[in-house]
Amino acid sequence: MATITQPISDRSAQRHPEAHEPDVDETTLSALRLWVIMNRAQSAVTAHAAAHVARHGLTLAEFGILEALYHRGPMLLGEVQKRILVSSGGITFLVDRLTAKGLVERRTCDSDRRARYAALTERGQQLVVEMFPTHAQELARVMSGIPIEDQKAATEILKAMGRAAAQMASPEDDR
Amino acid sequence: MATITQPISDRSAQRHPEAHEPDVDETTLSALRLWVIMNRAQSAVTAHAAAHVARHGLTLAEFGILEALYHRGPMLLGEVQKRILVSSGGITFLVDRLTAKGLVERRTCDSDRRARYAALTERGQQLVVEMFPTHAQELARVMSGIPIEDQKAATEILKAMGRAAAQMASPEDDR
DNA sequence: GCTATTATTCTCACCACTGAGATGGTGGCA
DNA sequence: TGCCACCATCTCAGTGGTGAGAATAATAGC
Repeated sequence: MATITQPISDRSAQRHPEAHEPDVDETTLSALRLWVIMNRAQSAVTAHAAAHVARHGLTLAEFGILEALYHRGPMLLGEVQKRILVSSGGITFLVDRLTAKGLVERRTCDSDRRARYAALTERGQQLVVEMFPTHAQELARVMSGIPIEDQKAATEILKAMGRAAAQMASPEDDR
Repeated sequence: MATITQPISDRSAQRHPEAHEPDVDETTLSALRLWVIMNRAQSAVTAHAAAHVARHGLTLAEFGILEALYHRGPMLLGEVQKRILVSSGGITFLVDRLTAKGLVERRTCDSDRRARYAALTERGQQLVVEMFPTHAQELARVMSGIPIEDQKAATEILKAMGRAAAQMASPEDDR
């Protein structure tokens, strides 16, 4: 059965003898809680977005590519890859699949013969035009309970968080 | 090659003739931006957490189970499933694998013979004791650039967001 | 020029996880 | 008591990717 993404709210559950209180300082606890809550929120919102694009026969990664190409124009595969956060193998695979669906085409790059552009076909463009407004509205609907100022505040905080996390090396890397 | 999760910062890129400005209202744009930024942040932070647990030969889902069992004591499989957000098949699969690794065991439930508890073995418990502090510290390190008040503010907003999204039906459901 | 290094995409073996349906157990009700 | 809707878990075929390495092209240093 599909995962029903629901918040856990049994603060009433009594403690089991084999349970252990987490023992960390205030700062660490804050990070830990934010991590858990962010995962839950992301998962719950993603479920809606994924259901929406699935009605059009797409995965979120596929739609992400279409949307990126629509809003930025043709891009090198490597650019698309960084933008939608998939692996190098993944971008080849996804563009292959979108090409098979007739939504995307590869174009050669004159200045670098290793590189390929991905670009929307006519049909791909039509599909984005059709899907994007409802996709965006669906997200707006899901977040409609959160005041705009809060959304913007969260966006700024998460932007800083993502940036910091992305450029931070893992502790092992500096040996 | 692995995905390098990095923020995109080419506001300097000039607009391609085939590009299209997104045309949505302020409210929708806010939701859209939060959605994108949240995904990026989640992905970047997750990469660190996943790398950490991978050094101990675990996936994040596996570690999530161990952690939940450690902090709450033995739980029914269904409870664990809801808590770590995997499918029904997934929880069986993950508990199988953790059992094969000798970290978790299944226990019968006296009051309901359909149900099974998952519980940590001695070794599982040792592993959580060993891993949890560094896992938590790693998250704290990754988020160390974000002031605690911001972390807490983001946590509250995202908690409301997750709750709202989780209990919200998809537009198709009410037919 | 020539070699070493780096960048871009592609190939392919692999994998963590999904989800529809099966299995077996429970409990309410006529 | 027997029926049946419901529930928890399990099975298994399928999927949406990952990531190491190959192939090829560009670039830097000499």
